[in-house]
Amino acid sequence: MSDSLARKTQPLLDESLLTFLPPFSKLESRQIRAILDQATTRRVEEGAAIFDEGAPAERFYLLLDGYVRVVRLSPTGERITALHIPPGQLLGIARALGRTDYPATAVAAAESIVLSWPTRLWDSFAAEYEGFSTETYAVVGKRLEEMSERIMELATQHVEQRVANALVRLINQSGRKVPGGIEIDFPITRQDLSEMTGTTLHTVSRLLSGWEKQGLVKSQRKRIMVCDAHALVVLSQP
Amino acid sequence: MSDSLARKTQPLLDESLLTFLPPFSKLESRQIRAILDQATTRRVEEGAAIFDEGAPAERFYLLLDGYVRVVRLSPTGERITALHIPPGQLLGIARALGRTDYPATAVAAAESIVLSWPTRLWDSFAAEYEGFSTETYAVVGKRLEEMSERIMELATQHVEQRVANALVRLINQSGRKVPGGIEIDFPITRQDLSEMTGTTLHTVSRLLSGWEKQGLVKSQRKRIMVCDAHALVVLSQP
DNA sequence: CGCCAGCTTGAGGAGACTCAACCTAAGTGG
DNA sequence: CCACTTAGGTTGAGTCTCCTCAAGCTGGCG
Repeated sequence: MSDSLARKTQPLLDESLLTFLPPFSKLESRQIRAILDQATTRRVEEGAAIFDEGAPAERFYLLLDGYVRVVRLSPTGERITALHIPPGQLLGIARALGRTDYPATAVAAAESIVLSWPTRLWDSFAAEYEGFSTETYAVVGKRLEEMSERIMELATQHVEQRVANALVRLINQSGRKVPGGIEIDFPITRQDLSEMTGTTLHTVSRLLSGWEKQGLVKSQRKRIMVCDAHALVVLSQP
Repeated sequence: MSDSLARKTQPLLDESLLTFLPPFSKLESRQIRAILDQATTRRVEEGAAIFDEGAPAERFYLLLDGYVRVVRLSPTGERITALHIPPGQLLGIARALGRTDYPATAVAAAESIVLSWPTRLWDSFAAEYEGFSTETYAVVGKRLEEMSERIMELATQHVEQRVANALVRLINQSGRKVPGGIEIDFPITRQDLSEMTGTTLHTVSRLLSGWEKQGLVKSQRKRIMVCDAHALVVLSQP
Protein backbone atom coordinates (compact mmCIF):
# COMPACT_ATOMS: atom_id res chain seq x y z
CA MET A 1 0.00 0.00 0.00
CA SER A 2 1.42 3.35 -0.98
CA ASP A 3 2.14 6.02 1.55
CA SER A 4 -0.22 8.49 -0.04
CA LEU A 5 -3.12 6.07 -0.02
CA ALA A 6 -2.39 5.15 3.55
CA ARG A 7 -2.44 8.77 4.50
CA LYS A 8 -5.60 9.43 2.60
CA THR A 9 -7.75 6.73 4.16
CA GLN A 10 -6.04 6.39 7.51
CA PRO A 11 -4.80 9.72 8.66
CA LEU A 12 -4.84 8.94 12.38
CA LEU A 13 -5.09 5.19 12.67
CA ASP A 14 -2.92 3.91 15.40
CA GLU A 15 -3.13 0.36 16.67
CA SER A 16 -3.62 1.63 20.17
CA LEU A 17 -6.98 2.99 19.07
CA LEU A 18 -8.44 -0.48 19.04
CA THR A 19 -6.33 -2.26 21.59
CA PHE A 20 -8.57 -1.47 24.51
CA LEU A 21 -11.93 -1.86 22.82
CA PRO A 22 -13.75 -5.05 23.75
CA PRO A 23 -14.12 -6.55 20.26
CA PHE A 24 -10.38 -6.31 19.73
CA SER A 25 -8.95 -6.61 23.20
CA LYS A 26 -7.93 -10.23 22.77
CA LEU A 27 -6.13 -9.68 19.50
CA GLU A 28 -2.44 -9.37 18.78
CA SER A 29 -0.91 -6.26 17.40
CA ARG A 30 -0.44 -7.92 14.02
CA GLN A 31 -4.12 -8.77 13.79
CA ILE A 32 -5.22 -5.30 14.75
CA ARG A 33 -2.94 -3.91 12.07
CA ALA A 34 -4.61 -6.15 9.51
CA ILE A 35 -8.05 -5.02 10.61
CA LEU A 36 -7.10 -1.37 10.50
CA ASP A 37 -5.60 -1.75 7.05
CA GLN A 38 -8.98 -2.76 5.71
CA ALA A 39 -10.88 0.02 7.43
CA THR A 40 -12.17 3.24 5.99
CA THR A 41 -12.25 6.32 8.17
CA ARG A 42 -14.99 8.86 7.97
CA ARG A 43 -15.72 12.08 9.75
CA VAL A 44 -19.43 12.68 10.28
CA GLU A 45 -20.88 16.11 10.90
CA GLU A 46 -23.29 16.69 13.73
CA GLY A 47 -26.76 15.77 12.56
CA ALA A 48 -25.59 13.79 9.54
CA ALA A 49 -26.68 10.20 9.04
CA ILE A 50 -24.12 7.39 9.04
CA PHE A 51 -26.60 4.98 7.51
CA ASP A 52 -30.32 4.95 6.96
CA GLU A 53 -33.15 2.73 8.10
CA GLY A 54 -34.01 0.18 5.45
CA ALA A 55 -30.88 0.72 3.37
CA PRO A 56 -28.86 -2.38 2.43
CA ALA A 57 -26.31 -3.09 5.12
CA GLU A 58 -23.20 -2.73 3.02
CA ARG A 59 -20.82 -1.79 5.79
CA PHE A 60 -20.48 -2.13 9.51
CA TYR A 61 -19.04 0.58 11.67
CA LEU A 62 -17.03 1.32 14.77
CA LEU A 63 -17.61 4.62 16.51
CA LEU A 64 -14.15 5.92 17.40
CA ASP A 65 -15.12 9.30 18.70
CA GLY A 66 -18.26 11.34 19.07
CA TYR A 67 -21.74 10.17 19.80
CA VAL A 68 -24.45 8.45 17.83
CA ARG A 69 -28.22 8.38 18.15
CA VAL A 70 -30.12 5.43 16.73
CA VAL A 71 -33.47 6.74 15.53
CA ARG A 72 -36.53 5.32 13.89
CA LEU A 73 -39.41 7.00 12.14
CA SER A 74 -42.98 6.22 13.16
CA PRO A 75 -45.67 5.81 10.49
CA THR A 76 -46.87 9.31 11.36
CA GLY A 77 -43.43 10.78 10.91
CA GLU A 78 -42.40 11.18 14.53
CA ARG A 79 -38.75 10.51 15.23
CA ILE A 80 -37.97 8.25 18.16
CA THR A 81 -34.52 7.68 19.56
CA ALA A 82 -34.25 3.97 20.28
CA LEU A 83 -30.80 4.09 21.85
CA HIS A 84 -27.52 5.94 22.16
CA ILE A 85 -24.16 4.59 21.22
CA PRO A 86 -21.03 5.71 23.03
CA PRO A 87 -17.55 5.78 21.47
CA GLY A 88 -15.88 2.40 21.16
CA GLN A 89 -18.95 0.44 20.18
CA LEU A 90 -19.74 -1.25 16.92
CA LEU A 91 -22.84 -0.22 15.04
CA GLY A 92 -24.63 -1.21 11.89
CA ILE A 93 -23.95 -4.86 12.60
CA ALA A 94 -27.04 -6.04 10.76
CA ARG A 95 -25.07 -8.94 9.38
CA ALA A 96 -24.49 -10.31 12.85
CA LEU A 97 -28.22 -10.38 13.45
CA GLY A 98 -29.19 -12.10 10.26
CA ARG A 99 -30.40 -8.98 8.51
CA THR A 100 -29.48 -7.59 5.15
CA ASP A 101 -30.64 -4.03 5.79
CA TYR A 102 -30.21 -1.57 8.61
CA PRO A 103 -33.08 -1.65 11.09
CA ALA A 104 -32.72 1.99 12.07
CA THR A 105 -31.01 5.22 11.12
CA ALA A 106 -27.77 6.21 12.85
CA VAL A 107 -27.28 9.94 13.26
CA ALA A 108 -24.23 11.66 14.67
CA ALA A 109 -25.32 13.50 17.81
CA ALA A 110 -22.02 15.32 17.79
CA GLU A 111 -19.24 15.44 15.27
CA SER A 112 -17.98 11.88 15.10
CA ILE A 113 -15.28 9.68 13.67
CA VAL A 114 -16.22 6.23 12.48
CA LEU A 115 -14.26 3.34 11.04
CA SER A 116 -16.07 1.03 8.69
CA TRP A 117 -15.60 -2.23 6.84
CA PRO A 118 -17.55 -3.93 4.07
CA THR A 119 -20.16 -6.24 5.52
CA ARG A 120 -18.66 -9.19 3.69
CA LEU A 121 -15.66 -9.00 6.01
CA TRP A 122 -17.88 -9.65 9.01
CA ASP A 123 -17.81 -13.41 8.70
CA SER A 124 -14.07 -13.59 8.28
CA PHE A 125 -13.53 -11.29 11.26
CA ALA A 126 -15.81 -13.48 13.34
CA ALA A 127 -14.08 -16.64 12.17
CA GLU A 128 -10.49 -15.49 12.35
CA TYR A 129 -10.35 -13.27 15.38
CA GLU A 130 -10.63 -14.87 18.76
CA GLY A 131 -13.18 -13.10 20.90
CA PHE A 132 -14.41 -10.78 18.19
CA SER A 133 -17.83 -12.32 17.88
CA THR A 134 -18.18 -13.10 21.57
CA GLU A 135 -17.48 -9.53 22.51
CA THR A 136 -19.74 -8.25 19.81
CA TYR A 137 -22.62 -10.27 21.09
CA ALA A 138 -21.95 -8.98 24.54
CA VAL A 139 -22.60 -5.52 23.09
CA VAL A 140 -25.79 -6.81 21.53
CA GLY A 141 -26.78 -8.15 24.93
CA LYS A 142 -26.24 -4.73 26.47
CA ARG A 143 -28.44 -3.18 23.82
CA LEU A 144 -31.22 -5.64 24.48
CA GLU A 145 -30.88 -4.75 28.13
CA GLU A 146 -30.99 -1.05 27.39
CA MET A 147 -34.02 -1.38 25.19
CA SER A 148 -35.78 -3.47 27.75
CA GLU A 149 -34.98 -0.74 30.25
CA ARG A 150 -36.57 1.83 27.98
CA ILE A 151 -39.68 -0.29 27.59
CA MET A 152 -39.99 -0.52 31.35
CA GLU A 153 -39.61 3.21 31.69
CA LEU A 154 -42.10 4.07 29.00
CA ALA A 155 -44.61 1.62 30.41
CA THR A 156 -44.36 2.55 34.07
CA GLN A 157 -42.88 5.99 34.61
CA HIS A 158 -44.17 9.49 34.27
CA VAL A 159 -42.76 11.97 31.82
CA GLU A 160 -40.91 13.90 34.51
CA GLN A 161 -39.15 10.75 35.70
CA ARG A 162 -38.27 9.70 32.18
CA VAL A 163 -36.77 13.05 31.29
CA ALA A 164 -34.83 13.19 34.54
CA ASN A 165 -33.58 9.69 33.84
CA ALA A 166 -32.52 10.60 30.33
CA LEU A 167 -30.53 13.56 31.64
CA VAL A 168 -28.85 11.43 34.28
CA ARG A 169 -27.89 8.88 31.67
CA LEU A 170 -26.55 11.56 29.37
CA ILE A 171 -24.31 13.12 31.97
CA ASN A 172 -23.05 9.69 32.99
CA GLN A 173 -22.27 8.68 29.45
CA SER A 174 -20.93 11.91 28.12
CA GLY A 175 -20.78 14.46 30.86
CA ARG A 176 -17.99 17.00 31.05
CA LYS A 177 -17.09 18.73 34.29
CA VAL A 178 -17.44 22.48 34.06
CA PRO A 179 -17.51 25.16 36.72
CA GLY A 180 -20.89 24.85 38.41
CA GLY A 181 -21.79 21.36 37.35
CA ILE A 182 -21.59 18.75 34.64
CA GLU A 183 -22.42 19.61 31.07
CA ILE A 184 -23.60 17.30 28.33
CA ASP A 185 -20.68 17.64 25.97
CA PHE A 186 -22.60 17.73 22.73
CA PRO A 187 -25.37 19.96 21.45
CA ILE A 188 -28.79 18.71 22.48
CA THR A 189 -32.17 20.29 21.89
CA ARG A 190 -35.48 20.00 23.75
CA GLN A 191 -36.70 18.17 20.71
CA ASP A 192 -33.90 15.61 21.01
CA LEU A 193 -34.76 15.00 24.64
CA SER A 194 -38.43 14.62 23.81
CA GLU A 195 -37.60 12.04 21.15
CA MET A 196 -35.58 10.10 23.69
CA THR A 197 -38.38 10.05 26.23
CA GLY A 198 -41.49 9.79 24.12
CA THR A 199 -42.91 13.19 24.93
CA THR A 200 -43.16 16.65 23.35
CA LEU A 201 -40.60 19.42 23.23
CA HIS A 202 -43.07 21.64 25.09
CA THR A 203 -43.22 19.37 28.08
CA VAL A 204 -39.44 19.03 28.12
CA SER A 205 -39.10 22.79 27.98
CA ARG A 206 -41.50 23.24 30.89
CA LEU A 207 -39.65 20.64 32.95
CA LEU A 208 -36.26 22.20 32.29
CA SER A 209 -37.59 25.65 33.13
CA GLY A 210 -38.96 24.34 36.39
CA TRP A 211 -35.74 22.59 37.28
CA GLU A 212 -33.73 25.66 36.39
CA LYS A 213 -35.81 27.73 38.83
CA GLN A 214 -34.97 25.16 41.51
CA GLY A 215 -31.28 25.27 40.59
CA LEU A 216 -31.04 21.68 39.42
CA VAL A 217 -29.94 22.53 35.90
CA LYS A 218 -28.79 25.45 33.80
CA SER A 219 -29.45 25.56 30.14
CA GLN A 220 -28.83 27.63 27.10
CA ARG A 221 -29.74 26.90 23.54
CA LYS A 222 -28.54 23.37 22.72
CA ARG A 223 -26.56 23.20 25.95
CA ILE A 224 -27.63 21.64 29.20
CA MET A 225 -25.65 21.68 32.41
CA VAL A 226 -26.68 19.64 35.41
CA CYS A 227 -25.90 21.31 38.72
CA ASP A 228 -27.49 18.85 41.11
CA ALA A 229 -27.30 15.37 39.68
CA HIS A 230 -28.43 13.80 42.90
CA ALA A 231 -31.68 15.71 42.92
CA LEU A 232 -32.32 14.56 39.36
CA VAL A 233 -31.76 10.97 40.37
CA VAL A 234 -34.31 11.45 43.14
CA LEU A 235 -36.77 12.89 40.64
CA SER A 236 -36.20 9.98 38.30
CA GLN A 237 -37.30 7.49 40.94
CA PRO A 238 -40.95 6.88 41.70
CA MET B 1 -28.33 -45.26 27.45
CA SER B 2 -30.98 -47.56 28.91
CA ASP B 3 -34.47 -47.72 27.58
CA SER B 4 -35.99 -46.67 30.86
CA LEU B 5 -33.82 -43.57 31.16
CA ALA B 6 -34.55 -42.65 27.60
CA ARG B 7 -38.23 -42.90 28.32
CA LYS B 8 -37.96 -40.97 31.52
CA THR B 9 -36.22 -37.90 30.17
CA GLN B 10 -37.26 -38.08 26.55
CA PRO B 11 -40.73 -39.46 26.29
CA LEU B 12 -41.60 -37.84 22.98
CA LEU B 13 -38.35 -36.75 21.47
CA ASP B 14 -38.31 -37.44 17.82
CA GLU B 15 -35.65 -36.04 15.55
CA SER B 16 -38.31 -34.52 13.37
CA LEU B 17 -39.15 -32.18 16.24
CA LEU B 18 -36.03 -30.17 15.58
CA THR B 19 -35.47 -30.75 11.92
CA PHE B 20 -37.49 -27.78 10.78
CA LEU B 21 -36.48 -25.31 13.47
CA PRO B 22 -34.05 -22.66 12.28
CA PRO B 23 -31.21 -23.34 14.72
CA PHE B 24 -31.13 -26.98 13.65
CA SER B 25 -32.31 -26.90 10.07
CA LYS B 26 -28.84 -27.25 8.61
CA LEU B 27 -27.88 -30.23 10.73
CA GLU B 28 -27.75 -33.88 9.85
CA SER B 29 -29.94 -36.45 11.51
CA ARG B 30 -26.97 -37.81 13.47
CA GLN B 31 -26.20 -34.38 14.90
CA ILE B 32 -29.78 -33.73 15.91
CA ARG B 33 -29.83 -37.08 17.65
CA ALA B 34 -26.74 -36.08 19.61
CA ILE B 35 -28.31 -32.79 20.62
CA LEU B 36 -31.55 -34.43 21.68
CA ASP B 37 -29.70 -37.02 23.72
CA GLN B 38 -28.29 -34.26 25.86
CA ALA B 39 -31.58 -32.45 26.34
CA THR B 40 -33.89 -32.49 29.30
CA THR B 41 -37.62 -32.21 28.69
CA ARG B 42 -39.88 -30.32 31.02
CA ARG B 43 -43.57 -29.66 31.09
CA VAL B 44 -44.41 -26.24 32.49
CA GLU B 45 -47.81 -25.39 33.92
CA GLU B 46 -49.60 -22.26 32.87
CA GLY B 47 -48.35 -19.38 34.96
CA ALA B 48 -45.25 -21.19 36.17
CA ALA B 49 -41.80 -19.67 35.70
CA ILE B 50 -39.22 -21.40 33.53
CA PHE B 51 -36.45 -19.26 34.92
CA ASP B 52 -36.25 -16.09 36.98
CA GLU B 53 -34.82 -12.65 36.40
CA GLY B 54 -31.39 -12.36 37.97
CA ALA B 55 -30.90 -16.08 38.54
CA PRO B 56 -27.65 -17.64 37.26
CA ALA B 57 -28.13 -18.79 33.69
CA GLU B 58 -27.47 -22.47 34.22
CA ARG B 59 -29.46 -23.75 31.28
CA PHE B 60 -30.74 -22.58 27.95
CA TYR B 61 -34.11 -23.60 26.59
CA LEU B 62 -36.04 -24.38 23.47
CA LEU B 63 -39.79 -23.88 23.54
CA LEU B 64 -41.26 -26.91 21.81
CA ASP B 65 -44.90 -26.23 22.45
CA GLY B 66 -46.99 -23.68 24.30
CA TYR B 67 -46.31 -20.01 24.75
CA VAL B 68 -43.98 -17.96 26.87
CA ARG B 69 -44.11 -14.42 28.22
CA VAL B 70 -40.90 -12.64 29.07
CA VAL B 71 -41.64 -10.38 32.01
CA ARG B 72 -39.71 -7.94 34.13
CA LEU B 73 -40.53 -6.34 37.44
CA SER B 74 -40.35 -2.58 37.84
CA PRO B 75 -38.88 -1.08 41.03
CA THR B 76 -42.44 -0.37 42.17
CA GLY B 77 -43.50 -3.94 41.62
CA GLU B 78 -45.39 -3.59 38.36
CA ARG B 79 -45.01 -6.48 35.97
CA ILE B 80 -44.21 -5.61 32.37
CA THR B 81 -44.24 -8.07 29.52
CA ALA B 82 -41.22 -7.28 27.40
CA LEU B 83 -41.91 -9.82 24.66
CA HIS B 84 -43.64 -13.03 23.72
CA ILE B 85 -41.93 -16.16 22.52
CA PRO B 86 -43.65 -18.52 20.09
CA PRO B 87 -42.97 -22.26 19.89
CA GLY B 88 -39.75 -23.22 18.14
CA GLN B 89 -37.62 -20.41 19.55
CA LEU B 90 -34.71 -20.60 21.91
CA LEU B 91 -34.89 -18.72 25.18
CA GLY B 92 -32.69 -18.12 28.15
CA ILE B 93 -29.70 -17.71 25.89
CA ALA B 94 -27.92 -15.37 28.27
CA ARG B 95 -24.66 -17.09 27.43
CA ALA B 96 -24.92 -16.00 23.81
CA LEU B 97 -25.18 -12.40 24.92
CA GLY B 98 -22.28 -12.40 27.31
CA ARG B 99 -24.38 -12.58 30.44
CA THR B 100 -24.15 -14.98 33.32
CA ASP B 101 -27.66 -14.44 34.65
CA TYR B 102 -31.10 -14.24 33.10
CA PRO B 103 -32.14 -10.69 32.26
CA ALA B 104 -35.86 -11.39 32.70
CA THR B 105 -38.31 -13.95 33.97
CA ALA B 106 -39.88 -16.40 31.53
CA VAL B 107 -43.41 -17.44 32.41
CA ALA B 108 -45.51 -20.02 30.59
CA ALA B 109 -48.55 -18.22 29.20
CA ALA B 110 -50.10 -21.57 28.49
CA GLU B 111 -49.05 -25.08 29.39
CA SER B 112 -45.74 -25.54 27.62
CA ILE B 113 -43.09 -28.08 26.78
CA VAL B 114 -39.46 -26.99 26.86
CA LEU B 115 -36.21 -28.71 26.10
CA SER B 116 -33.14 -27.51 27.92
CA TRP B 117 -29.42 -27.96 28.00
CA PRO B 118 -26.73 -26.91 30.47
CA THR B 119 -25.31 -23.53 29.53
CA ARG B 120 -21.81 -24.99 29.26
CA LEU B 121 -22.95 -26.86 26.15
CA TRP B 122 -23.68 -23.58 24.39
CA ASP B 123 -20.17 -23.00 23.19
CA SER B 124 -19.76 -26.50 21.85
CA PHE B 125 -23.10 -26.33 20.05
CA ALA B 126 -22.06 -23.04 18.50
CA ALA B 127 -18.67 -24.39 17.50
CA GLU B 128 -19.70 -27.81 16.24
CA TYR B 129 -22.99 -27.25 14.56
CA GLU B 130 -23.01 -25.37 11.31
CA GLY B 131 -25.58 -22.63 11.30
CA PHE B 132 -26.54 -23.00 14.93
CA SER B 133 -25.11 -19.72 16.10
CA THR B 134 -25.99 -17.84 12.93
CA GLU B 135 -29.61 -18.85 13.20
CA THR B 136 -29.65 -18.09 16.87
CA TYR B 137 -28.44 -14.59 16.30
CA ALA B 138 -31.09 -14.14 13.68
CA VAL B 139 -33.57 -14.80 16.47
CA VAL B 140 -31.82 -12.26 18.63
CA GLY B 141 -32.11 -9.81 15.76
CA LYS B 142 -35.83 -10.42 15.59
CA ARG B 143 -36.13 -9.75 19.27
CA LEU B 144 -34.27 -6.48 19.00
CA GLU B 145 -36.63 -5.59 16.20
CA GLU B 146 -39.66 -6.52 18.26
CA MET B 147 -38.48 -4.55 21.26
CA SER B 148 -37.75 -1.56 19.10
CA GLU B 149 -41.27 -1.89 17.76
CA ARG B 150 -42.64 -1.85 21.27
CA ILE B 151 -40.62 1.24 22.13
CA MET B 152 -42.05 2.99 19.10
CA GLU B 153 -45.55 2.03 20.09
CA LEU B 154 -45.20 3.08 23.68
CA ALA B 155 -43.66 6.38 22.66
CA THR B 156 -46.07 7.36 19.92
CA GLN B 157 -49.36 5.53 20.14
CA HIS B 158 -52.40 5.89 22.34
CA VAL B 159 -53.55 3.19 24.68
CA GLU B 160 -56.41 2.14 22.41
CA GLN B 161 -54.04 1.62 19.49
CA ARG B 162 -51.58 -0.30 21.59
CA VAL B 163 -54.19 -2.67 22.98
CA ALA B 164 -55.68 -3.21 19.52
CA ASN B 165 -52.19 -3.90 18.23
CA ALA B 166 -51.49 -6.37 21.00
CA LEU B 167 -54.68 -8.27 20.19
CA VAL B 168 -53.87 -8.36 16.49
CA ARG B 169 -50.42 -9.72 17.25
CA LEU B 170 -51.84 -12.34 19.59
CA ILE B 171 -54.32 -13.69 17.08
CA ASN B 172 -51.65 -13.75 14.40
CA GLN B 173 -49.19 -15.59 16.58
CA SER B 174 -51.53 -17.94 18.34
CA GLY B 175 -55.03 -17.55 17.00
CA ARG B 176 -57.33 -20.51 16.62
CA LYS B 177 -60.27 -20.42 14.25
CA VAL B 178 -63.56 -20.94 16.02
CA PRO B 179 -67.13 -20.40 14.88
CA GLY B 180 -67.64 -16.64 14.83
CA GLY B 181 -64.03 -15.53 14.77
CA ILE B 182 -60.50 -16.23 15.90
CA GLU B 183 -59.76 -17.02 19.50
CA ILE B 184 -56.52 -16.52 21.37
CA ASP B 185 -55.73 -20.11 22.18
CA PHE B 186 -54.46 -19.65 25.67
CA PRO B 187 -55.99 -18.07 28.77
CA ILE B 188 -55.37 -14.36 28.93
CA THR B 189 -56.60 -11.83 31.47
CA ARG B 190 -57.21 -8.09 31.24
CA GLN B 191 -54.27 -7.75 33.55
CA ASP B 192 -52.03 -9.67 31.13
CA LEU B 193 -53.05 -7.39 28.29
CA SER B 194 -52.43 -4.32 30.40
CA GLU B 195 -48.94 -5.58 31.23
CA MET B 196 -48.24 -6.03 27.56
CA THR B 197 -49.35 -2.54 26.66
CA GLY B 198 -48.26 -0.47 29.63
CA THR B 199 -51.70 0.45 30.86
CA THR B 200 -54.14 -0.61 33.60
CA LEU B 201 -56.54 -3.51 33.65
CA HIS B 202 -59.37 -1.00 34.03
CA THR B 203 -58.62 0.70 30.77
CA VAL B 204 -58.26 -2.64 28.98
CA SER B 205 -61.60 -3.74 30.40
CA ARG B 206 -63.28 -0.56 29.21
CA LEU B 207 -61.80 -0.92 25.74
CA LEU B 208 -62.86 -4.55 25.42
CA SER B 209 -66.35 -3.72 26.63
CA GLY B 210 -66.61 -0.99 24.04
CA TRP B 211 -65.34 -3.21 21.25
CA GLU B 212 -67.70 -5.97 22.29
CA LYS B 213 -70.65 -3.58 21.97
CA GLN B 214 -69.46 -2.81 18.44
CA GLY B 215 -69.13 -6.51 17.65
CA LEU B 216 -65.34 -6.45 17.15
CA VAL B 217 -64.60 -8.96 19.88
CA LYS B 218 -66.31 -11.37 22.24
CA SER B 219 -64.83 -12.19 25.56
CA GLN B 220 -65.39 -14.32 28.57
CA ARG B 221 -63.24 -14.68 31.61
CA LYS B 222 -59.67 -15.41 30.42
CA ARG B 223 -60.85 -15.94 26.85
CA ILE B 224 -60.86 -13.42 24.03
CA MET B 225 -62.25 -14.01 20.57
CA VAL B 226 -61.72 -11.52 17.78
CA CYS B 227 -64.65 -11.30 15.37
CA ASP B 228 -63.47 -8.45 13.17
CA ALA B 229 -59.71 -8.48 12.92
CA HIS B 230 -59.69 -5.92 10.16
CA ALA B 231 -61.50 -3.36 12.26
CA LEU B 232 -58.93 -3.90 15.02
CA VAL B 233 -56.12 -3.31 12.57
CA VAL B 234 -57.78 -0.06 11.59
CA LEU B 235 -58.06 0.93 15.24
CA SER B 236 -54.41 0.11 15.80
CA GLN B 237 -53.31 2.59 13.15
CA PRO B 238 -53.15 6.29 13.84
C1' DC C 1 -72.61 -22.86 48.96
C1' DG C 2 -69.33 -19.60 49.87
C1' DC C 3 -65.12 -17.72 48.45
C1' DC C 4 -62.10 -15.44 45.37
C1' DA C 5 -59.88 -14.19 41.20
C1' DG C 6 -61.25 -11.89 37.46
C1' DC C 7 -64.16 -8.41 35.52
C1' DT C 8 -67.16 -4.14 35.10
C1' DT C 9 -68.44 0.50 35.60
C1' DG C 10 -68.80 5.22 37.47
C1' DA C 11 -66.91 9.55 39.22
C1' DG C 12 -63.33 12.62 39.67
C1' DG C 13 -59.04 14.52 38.74
C1' DA C 14 -54.20 14.98 37.23
C1' DG C 15 -50.89 14.86 33.85
C1' DA C 16 -49.63 15.69 29.50
C1' DC C 17 -50.87 17.08 24.87
C1' DT C 18 -52.46 20.47 21.45
C1' DC C 19 -52.89 24.94 19.84
C1' DA C 20 -51.19 29.33 19.75
C1' DA C 21 -48.49 33.27 20.32
C1' DC C 22 -44.35 35.17 21.14
C1' DC C 23 -39.43 35.55 22.37
C1' DT C 24 -34.38 35.25 21.43
C1' DA C 25 -29.78 33.61 20.02
C1' DA C 26 -27.16 32.59 16.21
C1' DG C 27 -26.36 32.68 11.69
C1' DT C 28 -26.60 34.71 6.84
C1' DG C 29 -26.35 37.79 3.24
C1' DG C 30 -26.30 42.23 1.45
C1' DC D 1 -21.52 45.58 10.24
C1' DC D 2 -26.24 45.56 10.67
C1' DA D 3 -30.80 43.96 9.30
C1' DC D 4 -33.10 39.87 8.36
C1' DT D 5 -34.05 35.02 8.79
C1' DT D 6 -34.75 31.02 11.22
C1' DA D 7 -34.12 27.29 14.34
C1' DG D 8 -34.74 26.73 18.92
C1' DG D 9 -37.10 27.93 23.11
C1' DT D 10 -40.80 29.70 26.39
C1' DT D 11 -45.23 30.09 28.23
C1' DG D 12 -50.36 30.29 28.69
C1' DA D 13 -55.02 28.40 27.97
C1' DG D 14 -57.88 24.80 27.08
C1' DT D 15 -58.78 20.01 26.55
C1' DC D 16 -58.74 15.16 26.60
C1' DT D 17 -56.90 10.86 27.61
C1' DC D 18 -56.12 7.85 30.95
C1' DC D 19 -55.30 6.89 35.76
C1' DT D 20 -56.93 6.40 40.48
C1' DC D 21 -60.23 5.38 43.74
C1' DA D 22 -64.21 3.03 44.76
C1' DA D 23 -67.93 -0.12 44.69
C1' DG D 24 -70.06 -3.95 43.11
C1' DC D 25 -70.71 -8.00 39.98
C1' DT D 26 -69.95 -13.00 38.33
C1' DG D 27 -68.25 -17.44 36.98
C1' DG D 28 -65.78 -21.19 38.59
C1' DC D 29 -63.66 -23.89 42.06
C1' DG D 30 -62.97 -26.09 46.54
